[in-house]
Amino acid sequence: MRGVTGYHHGNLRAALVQAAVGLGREKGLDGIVIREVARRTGVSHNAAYRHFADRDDLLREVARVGHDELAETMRSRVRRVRVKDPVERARRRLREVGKAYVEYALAEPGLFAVAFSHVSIGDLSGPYELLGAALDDCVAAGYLPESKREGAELSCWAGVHGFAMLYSTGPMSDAPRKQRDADLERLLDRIDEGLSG
Amino acid sequence: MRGVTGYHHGNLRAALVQAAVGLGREKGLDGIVIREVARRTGVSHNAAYRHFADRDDLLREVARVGHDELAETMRSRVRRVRVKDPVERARRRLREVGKAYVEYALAEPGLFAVAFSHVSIGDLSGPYELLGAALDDCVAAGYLPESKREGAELSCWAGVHGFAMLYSTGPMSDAPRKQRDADLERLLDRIDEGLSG
DNA sequence: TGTACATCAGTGAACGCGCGTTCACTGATGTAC
DNA sequence: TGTACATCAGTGAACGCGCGTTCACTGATGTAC
Repeated sequence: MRGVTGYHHGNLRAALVQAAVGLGREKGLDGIVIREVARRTGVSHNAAYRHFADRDDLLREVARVGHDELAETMRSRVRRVRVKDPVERARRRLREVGKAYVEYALAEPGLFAVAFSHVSIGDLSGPYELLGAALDDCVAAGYLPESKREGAELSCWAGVHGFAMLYSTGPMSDAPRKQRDADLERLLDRIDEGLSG
Repeated sequence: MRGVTGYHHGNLRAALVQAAVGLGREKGLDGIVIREVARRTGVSHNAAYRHFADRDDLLREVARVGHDELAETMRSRVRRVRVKDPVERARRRLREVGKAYVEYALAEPGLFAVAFSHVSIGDLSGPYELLGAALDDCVAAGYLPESKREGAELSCWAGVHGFAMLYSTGPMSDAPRKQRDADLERLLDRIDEGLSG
């Protein structure tokens, strides 16, 4: 990486994405506007068009950062589970995948929203596959019956996604933290019970 | 209601809300802009300020329409369930509440989004109480144990809300209808199983 | 080693758009006398 | 019954804002000779 001053920036594309991500964190999807991104990068607003076809193109890059951060939050929580019993371990790991999802959505509501706008399932391969792997482990451990494995991603995903929406920007957003945590534990209990044979 | 032509409209407030609702259905939250609402009502754009303090004020009115339609969709589906056995009836009715929620969100994604923006739990009393009543019936019928009744609204709500978001505007929005229906049935199965003793 | 030149990353000005909101105003209505 | 007047629902023009995108341009860089 070259110097950051002078006529040629040296790494403008990356710098623009970084600024856009910052705006996303602070103001969400609508807050990511090319002109402000350029302003924060200290560059004229049309310089961005050397690196991105249009605003949507930049947005896609920001979304990717969101997907990566979400996946990393999941991995980090799953990694922490160290339980001997295979059944308990599989259940706990699945639970932590769910907690990570909600944790990230609540910690980064703006980026989370970007990560889920104009995005199809294929763009979410990281997080989706982590969830799939956790479910596979539940099957391998004998907790989740094969017959319920198909489409199990979606029931789990729907639950935590809905929870995240309701409590981050939605109608439950001013519930006290304590209640929110209790509600999440209950939701994860129900999901866990719904999966068992 | 007086004539709709001439200098004095006669029922402008209602007409503006109606136009705003129409815009909401077609273009969602961001599509509801005062100037277009006025245009569609055939009135100058500042006439709206005789009836609404500002855009947010109008939006609140549109949200109310969304809540009412959602509640009515639920009531209509619940009413149709006529089963003798109290346990089966309670379970089926809860299931229909969930289906109605998803049905409405998918049929009216724009209004649904408005209904859930800048809104707190208190504004959703209609739909929320219908869900609560369905859960109460499950307890009365002996299907849902008392010990799981507390906060049960939220696990159910999270599930169907998440499903609705993923499949209406979210990353699952181009899943074929058939798969979507199957996924919804599976989700409702898991919720049902999660509630049972 | 020196230099002409191609390349392309940046700039500055401008276009066209549409919004929310406010201002001073005018037209229609109904009512007190 | 007739009319002056208060009331308030509408109008039209304007302000200020900020955006995405395009245009013709200039500055820096590296490389072929």
